[in-house]
Amino acid sequence: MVDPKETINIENVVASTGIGQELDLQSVAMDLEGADYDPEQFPGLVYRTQDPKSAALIFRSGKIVCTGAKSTDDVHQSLRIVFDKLRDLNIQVDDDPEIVVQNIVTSADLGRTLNLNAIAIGLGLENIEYEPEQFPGLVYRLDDPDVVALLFGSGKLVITGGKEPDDAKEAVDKIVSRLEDLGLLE
Amino acid sequence: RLRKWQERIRTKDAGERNLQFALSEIDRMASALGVPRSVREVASVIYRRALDEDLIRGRSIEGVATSCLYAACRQEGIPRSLEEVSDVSRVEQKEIGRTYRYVAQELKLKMEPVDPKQYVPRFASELELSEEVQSKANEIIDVTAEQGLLSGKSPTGYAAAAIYAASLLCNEKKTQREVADVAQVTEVTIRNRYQEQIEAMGIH
DNA sequence: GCTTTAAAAAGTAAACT
DNA sequence: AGTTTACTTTTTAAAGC
Repeated sequence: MVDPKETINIENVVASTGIGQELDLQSVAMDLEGADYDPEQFPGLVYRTQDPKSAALIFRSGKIVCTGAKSTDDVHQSLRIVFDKLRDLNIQVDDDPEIVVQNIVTSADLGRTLNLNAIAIGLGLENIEYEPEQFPGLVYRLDDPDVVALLFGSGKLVITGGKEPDDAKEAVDKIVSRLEDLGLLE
Repeated sequence: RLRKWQERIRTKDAGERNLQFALSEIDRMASALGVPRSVREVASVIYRRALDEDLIRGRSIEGVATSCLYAACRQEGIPRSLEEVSDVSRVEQKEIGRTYRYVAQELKLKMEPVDPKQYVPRFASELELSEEVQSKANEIIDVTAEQGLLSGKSPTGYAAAAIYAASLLCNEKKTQREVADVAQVTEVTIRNRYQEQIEAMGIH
Protein backbone atom coordinates (compact mmCIF):
# COMPACT_ATOMS: atom_id res chain seq x y z
CA MET A 1 0.00 0.00 0.00
CA VAL A 2 1.36 3.37 -1.03
CA ASP A 3 1.67 5.97 1.68
CA PRO A 4 -0.68 8.81 0.65
CA LYS A 5 2.02 11.24 1.82
CA GLU A 6 4.20 10.10 -1.08
CA THR A 7 1.53 11.14 -3.57
CA ILE A 8 1.62 14.75 -2.39
CA ASN A 9 2.38 17.19 -5.16
CA ILE A 10 2.70 20.95 -4.86
CA GLU A 11 0.50 22.52 -7.51
CA ASN A 12 0.77 26.21 -6.73
CA VAL A 13 2.71 28.51 -4.43
CA VAL A 14 1.62 32.07 -3.71
CA ALA A 15 4.14 34.52 -2.27
CA SER A 16 4.42 38.23 -1.64
CA THR A 17 7.39 40.59 -1.67
CA GLY A 18 8.31 44.21 -2.45
CA ILE A 19 11.09 46.09 -4.20
CA GLY A 20 11.10 48.88 -1.60
CA GLN A 21 10.31 51.52 -4.21
CA GLU A 22 7.13 53.06 -5.58
CA LEU A 23 6.40 52.48 -9.25
CA ASP A 24 4.82 54.30 -12.15
CA LEU A 25 2.89 51.35 -13.51
CA GLN A 26 1.87 53.28 -16.63
CA SER A 27 5.49 53.61 -17.77
CA VAL A 28 6.38 50.10 -16.62
CA ALA A 29 3.51 48.82 -18.74
CA MET A 30 4.88 50.73 -21.74
CA ASP A 31 8.43 49.43 -21.38
CA LEU A 32 7.84 45.91 -20.10
CA GLU A 33 7.07 43.49 -22.89
CA GLY A 34 4.06 41.28 -22.25
CA ALA A 35 2.78 43.34 -19.35
CA ASP A 36 -0.99 43.54 -18.86
CA TYR A 37 -2.15 46.69 -17.11
CA ASP A 38 -5.75 47.87 -16.91
CA PRO A 39 -6.12 50.04 -13.79
CA GLU A 40 -9.85 50.40 -14.38
CA GLN A 41 -10.22 46.67 -13.96
CA PHE A 42 -7.51 45.92 -11.41
CA PRO A 43 -4.86 48.14 -9.72
CA GLY A 44 -2.05 45.65 -10.31
CA LEU A 45 0.06 45.11 -13.43
CA VAL A 46 0.25 41.47 -14.54
CA TYR A 47 3.57 40.12 -15.77
CA ARG A 48 4.03 36.46 -16.70
CA THR A 49 7.34 34.57 -16.61
CA GLN A 50 7.76 31.55 -18.87
CA ASP A 51 10.45 29.53 -17.08
CA PRO A 52 9.54 28.85 -14.42
CA LYS A 53 5.93 29.58 -15.32
CA SER A 54 4.28 32.07 -13.00
CA ALA A 55 2.32 35.30 -12.89
CA ALA A 56 3.47 38.35 -10.96
CA LEU A 57 1.07 41.07 -9.88
CA ILE A 58 3.02 44.31 -9.56
CA PHE A 59 1.53 47.22 -7.62
CA ARG A 60 2.09 50.96 -7.50
CA SER A 61 3.47 50.60 -3.97
CA GLY A 62 6.24 48.38 -5.23
CA LYS A 63 4.71 45.32 -3.58
CA ILE A 64 4.53 42.18 -5.70
CA VAL A 65 2.51 38.96 -5.55
CA CYS A 66 3.82 35.88 -7.34
CA THR A 67 1.53 32.94 -8.07
CA GLY A 68 1.47 29.87 -10.25
CA ALA A 69 4.90 28.50 -9.30
CA LYS A 70 5.24 24.78 -8.56
CA SER A 71 7.72 25.13 -5.70
CA THR A 72 9.24 27.67 -3.34
CA ASP A 73 12.41 27.51 -5.44
CA ASP A 74 10.40 28.40 -8.53
CA VAL A 75 8.90 31.35 -6.68
CA HIS A 76 12.38 32.71 -5.93
CA GLN A 77 13.52 32.05 -9.48
CA SER A 78 10.48 33.75 -10.98
CA LEU A 79 10.79 36.77 -8.74
CA ARG A 80 14.51 37.04 -9.54
CA ILE A 81 13.50 37.33 -13.19
CA VAL A 82 10.92 40.00 -12.33
CA PHE A 83 13.42 41.96 -10.23
CA ASP A 84 15.99 41.88 -13.06
CA LYS A 85 13.40 42.98 -15.63
CA LEU A 86 12.59 45.98 -13.45
CA ARG A 87 16.29 46.78 -13.02
CA ASP A 88 16.61 46.69 -16.82
CA LEU A 89 14.06 49.51 -16.81
CA ASN A 90 16.38 51.50 -14.53
CA ILE A 91 14.17 50.95 -11.52
CA GLN A 92 15.80 50.65 -8.13
CA VAL A 93 15.17 47.23 -6.60
CA ASP A 94 16.33 46.25 -3.12
CA ASP A 95 19.21 43.77 -3.08
CA ASP A 96 17.47 40.84 -1.46
CA PRO A 97 13.79 41.60 -0.96
CA GLU A 98 12.13 39.40 1.62
CA ILE A 99 9.86 36.84 -0.02
CA VAL A 100 7.01 35.48 2.11
CA VAL A 101 5.14 32.33 1.09
CA GLN A 102 1.45 33.03 1.72
CA ASN A 103 -0.24 29.90 0.44
CA ILE A 104 0.66 26.46 -0.89
CA VAL A 105 -1.85 24.39 -2.85
CA THR A 106 -1.23 20.67 -2.87
CA SER A 107 -2.91 17.61 -4.35
CA ALA A 108 -2.69 14.01 -3.09
CA ASP A 109 -4.30 10.61 -3.52
CA LEU A 110 -5.61 8.40 -0.71
CA GLY A 111 -5.58 5.46 -3.11
CA ARG A 112 -9.15 4.40 -2.33
CA THR A 113 -12.53 5.67 -3.37
CA LEU A 114 -14.46 7.55 -0.71
CA ASN A 115 -18.09 7.46 0.33
CA LEU A 116 -18.48 11.20 0.88
CA ASN A 117 -21.94 10.77 2.33
CA ALA A 118 -20.65 8.50 5.08
CA ILE A 119 -17.62 10.73 5.65
CA ALA A 120 -19.87 13.79 6.00
CA ILE A 121 -21.84 12.06 8.76
CA GLY A 122 -18.74 10.52 10.31
CA LEU A 123 -16.73 13.72 10.55
CA GLY A 124 -19.85 15.53 11.75
CA LEU A 125 -22.13 17.63 9.58
CA GLU A 126 -21.19 20.69 11.62
CA ASN A 127 -17.49 20.22 10.85
CA ILE A 128 -17.72 19.85 7.09
CA GLU A 129 -19.42 21.29 4.05
CA TYR A 130 -20.67 18.88 1.42
CA GLU A 131 -23.09 20.22 -1.17
CA PRO A 132 -22.73 18.05 -4.29
CA GLU A 133 -25.35 20.17 -6.02
CA GLN A 134 -22.88 23.04 -5.86
CA PHE A 135 -19.47 21.34 -5.87
CA PRO A 136 -18.39 17.65 -5.95
CA GLY A 137 -15.82 18.02 -3.20
CA LEU A 138 -16.32 17.75 0.56
CA VAL A 139 -14.78 20.73 2.36
CA TYR A 140 -12.95 19.86 5.57
CA ARG A 141 -11.26 22.58 7.64
CA LEU A 142 -8.41 21.58 9.96
CA ASP A 143 -7.20 23.61 12.94
CA ASP A 144 -3.68 22.17 13.11
CA PRO A 145 -2.28 22.58 10.57
CA ASP A 146 -4.53 25.49 9.64
CA VAL A 147 -5.48 24.32 6.16
CA VAL A 148 -8.56 23.42 4.16
CA ALA A 149 -8.94 20.03 2.52
CA LEU A 150 -11.20 19.21 -0.40
CA LEU A 151 -12.01 15.48 -0.50
CA PHE A 152 -13.33 13.80 -3.64
CA GLY A 153 -15.11 10.54 -4.33
CA SER A 154 -12.11 9.30 -6.29
CA GLY A 155 -9.97 9.43 -3.16
CA LYS A 156 -7.99 12.38 -4.46
CA LEU A 157 -7.79 15.53 -2.41
CA VAL A 158 -6.57 19.10 -2.43
CA ILE A 159 -4.92 20.79 0.54
CA THR A 160 -4.78 24.57 0.48
CA GLY A 161 -4.06 27.41 2.87
CA GLY A 162 -0.74 26.02 4.13
CA LYS A 163 2.37 28.17 4.51
CA GLU A 164 4.96 25.43 4.27
CA PRO A 165 5.22 22.11 2.40
CA ASP A 166 5.07 20.08 5.62
CA ASP A 167 1.58 21.40 6.39
CA ALA A 168 0.22 19.18 3.62
CA LYS A 169 1.97 16.08 5.00
CA GLU A 170 0.59 16.71 8.48
CA ALA A 171 -2.87 17.33 7.07
CA VAL A 172 -2.87 14.13 5.02
CA ASP A 173 -1.70 12.15 8.06
CA LYS A 174 -4.47 13.54 10.23
CA ILE A 175 -7.12 12.98 7.57
CA VAL A 176 -6.01 9.39 6.96
CA SER A 177 -5.96 8.51 10.65
CA ARG A 178 -9.32 10.13 11.25
CA LEU A 179 -10.91 8.28 8.35
CA GLU A 180 -9.31 5.04 9.52
CA ASP A 181 -10.62 5.58 13.05
CA LEU A 182 -14.07 6.03 11.57
CA GLY A 183 -13.61 2.92 9.46
CA LEU A 184 -14.28 4.93 6.34
CA LEU A 185 -11.10 4.07 4.45
CA GLU A 186 -11.23 0.83 2.38
CA ARG B 1 -34.39 61.79 24.62
CA LEU B 2 -37.38 62.32 22.43
CA ARG B 3 -35.08 61.96 19.42
CA LYS B 4 -33.65 58.71 20.75
CA TRP B 5 -37.13 57.43 21.39
CA GLN B 6 -38.25 58.30 17.87
CA GLU B 7 -35.16 56.67 16.43
CA ARG B 8 -35.87 53.53 18.39
CA ILE B 9 -39.43 53.48 17.08
CA ARG B 10 -38.19 54.09 13.57
CA THR B 11 -35.64 51.27 13.85
CA LYS B 12 -38.25 48.99 15.34
CA ASP B 13 -40.69 49.85 12.56
CA ALA B 14 -38.06 49.28 9.91
CA GLY B 15 -37.16 45.97 11.45
CA GLU B 16 -40.81 44.95 11.57
CA ARG B 17 -41.32 45.98 7.98
CA ASN B 18 -38.25 44.03 6.90
CA LEU B 19 -39.41 40.94 8.74
CA GLN B 20 -42.88 41.26 7.23
CA PHE B 21 -41.33 41.62 3.78
CA ALA B 22 -39.14 38.56 4.29
CA LEU B 23 -42.05 36.44 5.53
CA SER B 24 -44.29 37.52 2.69
CA GLU B 25 -41.53 36.71 0.21
CA ILE B 26 -41.14 33.25 1.74
CA ASP B 27 -44.90 32.84 1.41
CA ARG B 28 -44.92 33.98 -2.21
CA MET B 29 -42.00 31.73 -3.23
CA ALA B 30 -43.38 28.76 -1.31
CA SER B 31 -46.70 29.13 -3.13
CA ALA B 32 -44.94 29.35 -6.47
CA LEU B 33 -42.99 26.20 -5.64
CA GLY B 34 -46.12 24.44 -4.46
CA VAL B 35 -44.73 23.34 -1.12
CA PRO B 36 -47.00 22.71 1.88
CA ARG B 37 -47.63 25.28 4.61
CA SER B 38 -45.41 23.39 7.05
CA VAL B 39 -42.38 24.18 4.91
CA ARG B 40 -43.18 27.90 5.07
CA GLU B 41 -43.41 27.65 8.85
CA VAL B 42 -40.01 25.95 9.03
CA ALA B 43 -38.52 28.53 6.67
CA SER B 44 -39.94 31.35 8.81
CA VAL B 45 -38.43 29.85 11.95
CA ILE B 46 -35.02 29.57 10.30
CA TYR B 47 -35.28 33.16 9.05
CA ARG B 48 -36.12 34.47 12.53
CA ARG B 49 -33.14 32.57 13.94
CA ALA B 50 -30.91 34.07 11.24
CA LEU B 51 -32.26 37.49 12.20
CA ASP B 52 -31.60 36.86 15.90
CA GLU B 53 -28.05 35.75 15.14
CA ASP B 54 -27.49 38.85 13.02
CA LEU B 55 -26.70 36.84 9.89
CA ILE B 56 -28.46 39.26 7.58
CA ARG B 57 -25.85 42.02 7.90
CA GLY B 58 -24.16 42.57 4.55
CA ARG B 59 -26.64 40.34 2.77
CA SER B 60 -29.94 40.96 1.05
CA ILE B 61 -33.12 40.15 2.93
CA GLU B 62 -34.42 38.25 -0.06
CA GLY B 63 -31.23 36.27 -0.43
CA VAL B 64 -31.48 35.07 3.17
CA ALA B 65 -35.23 34.47 2.86
CA THR B 66 -34.73 32.38 -0.28
CA SER B 67 -31.92 30.39 1.35
CA CYS B 68 -34.10 29.67 4.37
CA LEU B 69 -36.83 28.34 2.12
CA TYR B 70 -34.31 26.15 0.26
CA ALA B 71 -33.07 24.78 3.60
CA ALA B 72 -36.61 24.25 4.89
CA CYS B 73 -37.59 22.21 1.81
CA ARG B 74 -34.60 19.96 2.42
CA GLN B 75 -35.30 19.61 6.13
CA GLU B 76 -38.89 18.62 5.36
CA GLY B 77 -37.74 15.98 2.90
CA ILE B 78 -39.21 17.64 -0.19
CA PRO B 79 -36.15 19.34 -1.69
CA ARG B 80 -36.25 21.89 -4.47
CA SER B 81 -33.04 22.35 -6.44
CA LEU B 82 -31.21 25.69 -6.27
CA GLU B 83 -32.26 26.26 -9.86
CA GLU B 84 -35.93 25.67 -9.04
CA VAL B 85 -35.73 28.01 -6.08
CA SER B 86 -33.90 30.69 -8.04
CA ASP B 87 -36.63 30.47 -10.70
CA VAL B 88 -39.12 31.93 -8.20
CA SER B 89 -36.68 34.33 -6.53
CA ARG B 90 -35.12 37.50 -7.82
CA VAL B 91 -31.83 36.43 -6.27
CA GLU B 92 -29.40 34.61 -8.53
CA GLN B 93 -28.65 30.95 -7.97
CA LYS B 94 -25.02 31.43 -7.01
CA GLU B 95 -25.94 33.92 -4.30
CA ILE B 96 -28.67 31.64 -2.92
CA GLY B 97 -26.19 28.77 -2.76
CA ARG B 98 -23.51 30.67 -0.88
CA THR B 99 -26.00 32.34 1.48
CA TYR B 100 -27.55 28.96 2.24
CA ARG B 101 -24.13 27.51 3.09
CA TYR B 102 -23.42 30.47 5.36
CA VAL B 103 -26.77 30.27 7.18
CA ALA B 104 -26.57 26.48 7.54
CA GLN B 105 -23.05 26.74 8.93
CA GLU B 106 -23.79 29.58 11.36
CA LEU B 107 -27.06 28.15 12.66
CA LYS B 108 -25.52 24.66 12.79
CA LEU B 109 -28.45 23.26 10.85
CA LYS B 110 -26.56 19.97 10.31
CA MET B 111 -28.00 19.62 6.82
CA GLU B 112 -27.67 16.13 5.42
CA PRO B 113 -26.87 15.70 1.75
CA VAL B 114 -30.03 15.48 -0.36
CA ASP B 115 -31.16 11.91 -1.05
CA PRO B 116 -31.90 11.60 -4.80
CA LYS B 117 -34.90 9.41 -3.93
CA GLN B 118 -36.63 12.50 -2.55
CA TYR B 119 -36.92 13.85 -6.09
CA VAL B 120 -38.42 10.66 -7.53
CA PRO B 121 -42.13 11.08 -6.62
CA ARG B 122 -42.33 14.65 -7.95
CA PHE B 123 -40.33 14.09 -11.14
CA ALA B 124 -42.07 10.80 -11.87
CA SER B 125 -45.53 12.25 -11.41
CA GLU B 126 -44.70 15.19 -13.68
CA LEU B 127 -43.74 12.58 -16.26
CA GLU B 128 -46.88 10.57 -15.48
CA LEU B 129 -44.88 7.49 -14.65
CA SER B 130 -46.33 4.59 -12.68
CA GLU B 131 -45.66 3.53 -9.12
CA GLU B 132 -43.72 0.61 -10.52
CA VAL B 133 -41.26 2.92 -12.29
CA GLN B 134 -40.81 4.92 -9.10
CA SER B 135 -40.03 1.80 -7.09
CA LYS B 136 -37.55 0.69 -9.72
CA ALA B 137 -35.89 4.11 -9.75
CA ASN B 138 -35.62 4.03 -5.96
CA GLU B 139 -34.07 0.58 -6.13
CA ILE B 140 -31.53 1.75 -8.70
CA ILE B 141 -30.61 4.72 -6.52
CA ASP B 142 -30.22 2.60 -3.37
CA VAL B 143 -28.21 -0.17 -5.00
CA THR B 144 -25.85 2.12 -6.95
CA ALA B 145 -25.40 4.62 -4.12
CA GLU B 146 -24.46 1.69 -1.87
CA GLN B 147 -21.66 0.94 -4.31
CA GLY B 148 -20.32 4.47 -3.91
CA LEU B 149 -21.57 5.87 -7.20
CA LEU B 150 -23.30 8.83 -5.58
CA SER B 151 -20.22 10.58 -4.14
CA GLY B 152 -19.89 14.08 -5.57
CA LYS B 153 -22.81 13.76 -7.98
CA SER B 154 -25.71 16.19 -8.05
CA PRO B 155 -28.88 14.61 -6.60
CA THR B 156 -31.14 15.88 -9.40
CA GLY B 157 -29.00 14.39 -12.18
CA TYR B 158 -28.70 11.15 -10.23
CA ALA B 159 -32.46 10.91 -9.74
CA ALA B 160 -33.12 11.84 -13.36
CA ALA B 161 -30.85 9.06 -14.66
CA ALA B 162 -32.45 6.48 -12.37
CA ILE B 163 -35.93 7.52 -13.50
CA TYR B 164 -34.87 7.33 -17.15
CA ALA B 165 -33.38 3.87 -16.61
CA ALA B 166 -36.45 2.69 -14.70
CA SER B 167 -38.79 3.95 -17.41
CA LEU B 168 -36.90 1.82 -19.94
CA LEU B 169 -36.88 -1.26 -17.71
CA CYS B 170 -40.63 -0.97 -17.05
CA ASN B 171 -41.57 -0.36 -20.69
CA GLU B 172 -42.82 3.14 -19.99
CA LYS B 173 -40.05 4.86 -21.87
CA LYS B 174 -39.51 8.59 -21.54
CA THR B 175 -36.86 10.27 -23.64
CA GLN B 176 -33.72 11.68 -22.07
CA ARG B 177 -34.95 15.13 -23.09
CA GLU B 178 -38.30 14.70 -21.30
CA VAL B 179 -36.63 13.60 -18.08
CA ALA B 180 -33.92 16.24 -18.44
CA ASP B 181 -36.56 18.96 -18.72
CA VAL B 182 -38.42 18.12 -15.51
CA ALA B 183 -35.19 17.63 -13.55
CA GLN B 184 -33.57 20.71 -15.10
CA VAL B 185 -30.35 18.93 -16.01
CA THR B 186 -28.83 18.25 -19.44
CA GLU B 187 -29.20 15.09 -21.49
CA VAL B 188 -25.44 14.68 -21.26
CA THR B 189 -25.67 14.39 -17.47
CA ILE B 190 -28.47 11.83 -17.69
CA ARG B 191 -26.48 9.84 -20.24
CA ASN B 192 -23.37 9.80 -18.05
CA ARG B 193 -25.16 8.84 -14.82
CA TYR B 194 -27.35 6.31 -16.66
CA GLN B 195 -24.34 4.46 -18.08
CA GLU B 196 -22.71 4.20 -14.63
CA GLN B 197 -25.90 3.11 -12.91
CA ILE B 198 -26.78 0.47 -15.50
CA GLU B 199 -23.29 -0.97 -15.32
CA ALA B 200 -23.36 -1.02 -11.52
CA MET B 201 -26.77 -2.75 -11.60
CA GLY B 202 -25.41 -5.42 -13.93
CA ILE B 203 -27.45 -4.38 -17.02
CA HIS B 204 -30.88 -5.87 -16.31
C1' DG C 1 -17.90 42.66 -0.47
C1' DC C 2 -15.74 43.04 -5.42
C1' DT C 3 -12.09 43.35 -8.88
C1' DT C 4 -7.11 39.84 -10.73
C1' DT C 5 -3.63 35.85 -10.70
C1' DA C 6 -2.46 30.63 -10.32
C1' DA C 7 -3.44 25.72 -9.36
C1' DA C 8 -5.60 21.03 -8.35
C1' DA C 9 -9.74 18.12 -7.65
C1' DA C 10 -14.66 16.22 -10.39
C1' DG C 11 -19.21 17.51 -11.94
C1' DT C 12 -21.99 20.07 -14.97
C1' DA C 13 -22.88 22.77 -19.06
C1' DA C 14 -22.68 24.96 -23.51
C1' DA C 15 -20.78 25.58 -27.97
C1' DC C 16 -18.84 23.26 -31.98
C1' DT C 17 -17.56 19.63 -35.14
C1' DA D 1 -21.97 11.74 -29.70
C1' DG D 2 -17.35 13.41 -28.86
C1' DT D 3 -14.16 17.50 -28.01
C1' DT D 4 -13.06 21.89 -26.22
C1' DT D 5 -13.65 25.53 -23.28
C1' DA D 6 -15.37 27.24 -19.07
C1' DC D 7 -17.48 27.64 -14.78
C1' DT D 8 -18.44 25.68 -9.72
C1' DT D 9 -15.15 25.13 -4.62
C1' DT D 10 -10.85 26.41 -1.55
C1' DT D 11 -6.61 29.44 -0.42
C1' DT D 12 -3.66 33.92 -0.48
C1' DA D 13 -1.35 38.41 -1.08
C1' DA D 14 -1.68 43.01 -3.38
C1' DA D 15 -4.68 48.47 -3.96
C1' DG D 16 -8.87 50.53 -4.77
C1' DC D 17 -13.67 51.06 -5.12
